[in-house]
Amino acid sequence: MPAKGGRYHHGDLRSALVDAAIGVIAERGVRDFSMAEASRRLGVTTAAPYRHFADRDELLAAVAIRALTVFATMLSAAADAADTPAERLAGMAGAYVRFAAQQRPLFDTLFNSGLDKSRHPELQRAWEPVDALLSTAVLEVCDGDAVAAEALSDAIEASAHGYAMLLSDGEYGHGPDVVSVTADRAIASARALIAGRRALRTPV
Amino acid sequence: MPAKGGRYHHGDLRSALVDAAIGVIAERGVRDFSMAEASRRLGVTTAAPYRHFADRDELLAAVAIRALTVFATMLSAAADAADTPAERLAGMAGAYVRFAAQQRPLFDTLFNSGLDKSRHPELQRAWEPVDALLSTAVLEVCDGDAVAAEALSDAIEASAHGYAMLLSDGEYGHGPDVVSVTADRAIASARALIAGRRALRTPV
DNA sequence: GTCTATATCCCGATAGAC
DNA sequence: GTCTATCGGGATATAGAC
Repeated sequence: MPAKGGRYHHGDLRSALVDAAIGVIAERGVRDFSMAEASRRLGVTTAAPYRHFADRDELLAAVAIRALTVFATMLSAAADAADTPAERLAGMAGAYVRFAAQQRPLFDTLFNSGLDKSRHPELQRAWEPVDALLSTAVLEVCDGDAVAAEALSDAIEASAHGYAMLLSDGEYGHGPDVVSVTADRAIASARALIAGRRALRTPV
Repeated sequence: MPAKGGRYHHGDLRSALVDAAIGVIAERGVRDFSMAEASRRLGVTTAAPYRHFADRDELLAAVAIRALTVFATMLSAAADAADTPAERLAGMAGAYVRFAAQQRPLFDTLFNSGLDKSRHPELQRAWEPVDALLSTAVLEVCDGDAVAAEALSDAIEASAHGYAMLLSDGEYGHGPDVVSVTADRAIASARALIAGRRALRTPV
């Protein structure tokens, strides 16, 4: 990081821009993120970013890619902390919610930026580790039944995503323990979905 | 509705603006909605809307209020079509998803506009019918246990919301039957959540 | 690889005439 | 209640100098 009058000589402006973008998103939200503001924070011209990113969306995609490495790390840690397949899934649901709360700008970039995944192949590839974590965990629970696994995977993902979104939207308020309460509820819901599906024998 | 060169003389510009706004949102998304564009579509000046709405957010809030009447109608119809409390809840989960798919601009205005509910008391009041539908249905299932009811209510809402958001984001693709499949999955998840909670006796 | 400068565009909101 | 006109602000993106 350069001092006041400092310049970026090497390729580190690229990664500095990603950092700055995260800061801007944290303070103004993804939808109000702008290249110009990110540039201003680094003390470079609004033209500088265009040497490293074709346009605004490409910078956002770079932020999203960084977000996915953090997301995957949190999910993976939660999975490792449990010892049964079902508890691994439940733990990941909790981690999903905590990620949304603790890494709000990253979560928003992933899910509220309006980024078109299909237009950014690198971003699409960056999802693979996350997808893999979830699908292997769910396959264990379903004993290899791929059809049931997909439905259960979607169910737990949707539940965790819903809790995360509503929490992030302030629907549950902003108290000090809202995050852990919501994470616990996501965990409980994951358990209930697993148990409930067994009880109902509902493959869909 | 006026003819080409027509003017709005009465108070009907207000409701015409709401209609136009929905059109703009449908085509450009909530985040790219602008007063100016809505005005243009009606053939009025960009200054005209400010006689009826203090600012952009107030127009969006008016759209949100209209959205809630449609939302409540769909939820209510789904609830009436079922005959057990549990099935009423499941049906509402399905309606939640169908609302997101069939009324995309309205759904986006409610959940992706960045509108601050607490700043618009009328909007807050407009939520009450929807909240009432959900909470009475869930209380029936929980036999009056208010604590369990709140947790179950949040669980089903989060699940339906997650399905709706991910569907709306194109996460499930855009085939012709994606909507009904996703709605069915939301219904199945609601059933599983109810059954699973009973099996696990998880009040949280 | 960054800077200066600029072209272009769009938006929100207001003032005052009619 | 709408119009004309306009102020002020911010954004994306490009051209050319260094």
